[in-house]
Amino acid sequence: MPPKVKSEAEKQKASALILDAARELFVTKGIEAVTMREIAKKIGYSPTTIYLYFKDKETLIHEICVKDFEQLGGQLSGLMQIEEPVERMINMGDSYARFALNYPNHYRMIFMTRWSECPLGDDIDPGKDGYQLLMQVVEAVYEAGHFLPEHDNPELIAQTIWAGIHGVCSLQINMGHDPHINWTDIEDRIALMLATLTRGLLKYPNYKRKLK
Amino acid sequence: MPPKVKSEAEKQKASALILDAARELFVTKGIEAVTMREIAKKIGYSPTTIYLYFKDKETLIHEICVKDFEQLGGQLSGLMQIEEPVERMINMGDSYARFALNYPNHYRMIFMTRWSECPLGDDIDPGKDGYQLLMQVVEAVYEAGHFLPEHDNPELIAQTIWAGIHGVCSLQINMGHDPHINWTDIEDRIALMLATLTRGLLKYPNYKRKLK
DNA sequence: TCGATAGATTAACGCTGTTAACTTAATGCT
DNA sequence: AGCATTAAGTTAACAGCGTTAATCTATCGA
Repeated sequence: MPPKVKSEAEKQKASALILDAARELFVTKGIEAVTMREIAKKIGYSPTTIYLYFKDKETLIHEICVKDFEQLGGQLSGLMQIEEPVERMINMGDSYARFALNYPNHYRMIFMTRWSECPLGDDIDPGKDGYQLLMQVVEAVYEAGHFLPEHDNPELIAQTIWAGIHGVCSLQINMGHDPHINWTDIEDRIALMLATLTRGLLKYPNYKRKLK
Repeated sequence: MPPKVKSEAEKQKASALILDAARELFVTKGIEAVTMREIAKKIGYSPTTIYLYFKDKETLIHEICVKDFEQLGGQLSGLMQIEEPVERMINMGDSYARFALNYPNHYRMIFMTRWSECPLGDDIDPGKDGYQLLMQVVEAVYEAGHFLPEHDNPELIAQTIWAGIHGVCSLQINMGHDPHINWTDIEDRIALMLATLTRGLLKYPNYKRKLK
C-alpha cells in the first residue's frame, strides 16, 4: 500500500504528524523514549520514513524546540500590555517560571540541553523571542530610572534576572526529587527569588509587588 | 596472559585506573566520548573488564560524581575559617561558581544531569557536602540577625542563593556560546548576582563586599 | 501502454551498553 | 606433587540505537 502523490499540504500534515508524535513521546514517557523507531511505531510509519521529512534526529528535536520556544514567547508577549514597567518585569519572571515548571521536558530541551550546532534562536520570530522580550522590559525599567545608579548595563541586568529564575527552575527540574535535599515549597522559592532580584537591583529596598 | 590473584589494594588500583580514564575522557573530549569501549581502549583493557569493577555505566559515572563533588566540598570547607559570616557566605558563592566554570563537565555531570536513581548525596561525606556547608553558613548569618526580618526560613534562603549562583553557571555552561545572545562578561555576571543576592536578602541595602 | 517518479519500506552498517561463555594462570587441598 | 577450584580477563554475541543504500510499488505524464 505505498505511494500516492502528496500535495504540499499533505506533506505538511505528515511532517506535523511526526512532530506531534515526537513531542508527545518525550512529554509523557520522557526524553529517553524519543527514538526514531519509537516515533515511527507511534504513527504507523517505518523508522526511515522520518528521514524523508527531517534531516536527522537533532533537527527534528530542534524544530520542536523552536515551536515550543515561540509558545513561551507568545505567553510572555501577552504581558507586554502591563503598563508599569517594574510590574511587567516581575510578572514576566513569574510567567517564565510557570512555563518551565508546567512543561519541564520542553524547558529541559530548550534551555538545559547542550546543542552541538543550530543554537536555537536563529529561526525564532523576534516578536516571540523570550530573551528579546526580557531585554525590552529591562530597558524600559532602566529608562525609567528604577535601577540602582551603579547598574548601567541593561544587558547585564537582564542576564542576571534570567539566571536567577532559570536557577530556581532548573534546580527544581533536575534535583527537585532528590531526597538528600530538604526542599522548600517551589512557589516559595520562586517568590523569594523574584523578591530578592527586585530588592537587589532596584533603587527601592522596600519595593512590594502589587499585581497578581 | 591473563590472571594473577590481586590483593585488595591492587583491586583498588584497577578501579581507580578505570575511574581516572573515564574522568579524563569526558573532561578532555566531552561527555559523548565516554563509552565503555573507549574507556577500555584507553587503559588497554577489554570493554567487559570494566563490569568486573562497576555494575554498569551509570554507577561508574556516579562514582566519579561523588569524588568530584567531595572535591568541591573540600574547596568550600576551606572557606569555613573566614570568621565574618556574611563574608564567608559570599566567598562560598564565589568559590562555587569558580568550580563550576573551571570544571564545566564535572559540574554538568553533578548538577545538570538527570539521575534515574542514586541521587548522589547518599554516599557523600557530610563534612564535604557543599549544600550542608552552605546551610551552615546561611544559618550562621541568620543567627547573627543579618537577614531581613521577613526571611525566617534559612533553608529557603540557602536554596535561593544556590539557585542564583547555579543559574549563572548553568546558563554559561549550556548557552554561553550561543551567538544569539549578546553575553556580557561572565565575571560581571557572577559579581552582579552575588551583589544582588546580598542586597536582596540582607538587612543592609548598601552592603559592600570587603574581602577578595 | 509504458517508462519515470514520488512515497514508503526492507536490509544493512557501525555504533552502543551489557550478558554469557570461554580461556588461562595462580592458588588451596589432599 | 598433582589436581580441582577459582579469580581475572577475554571473546562472542544480543538487542537496540541512528542512519544510509537499495528496493519496491502505485500513481502520473507521455
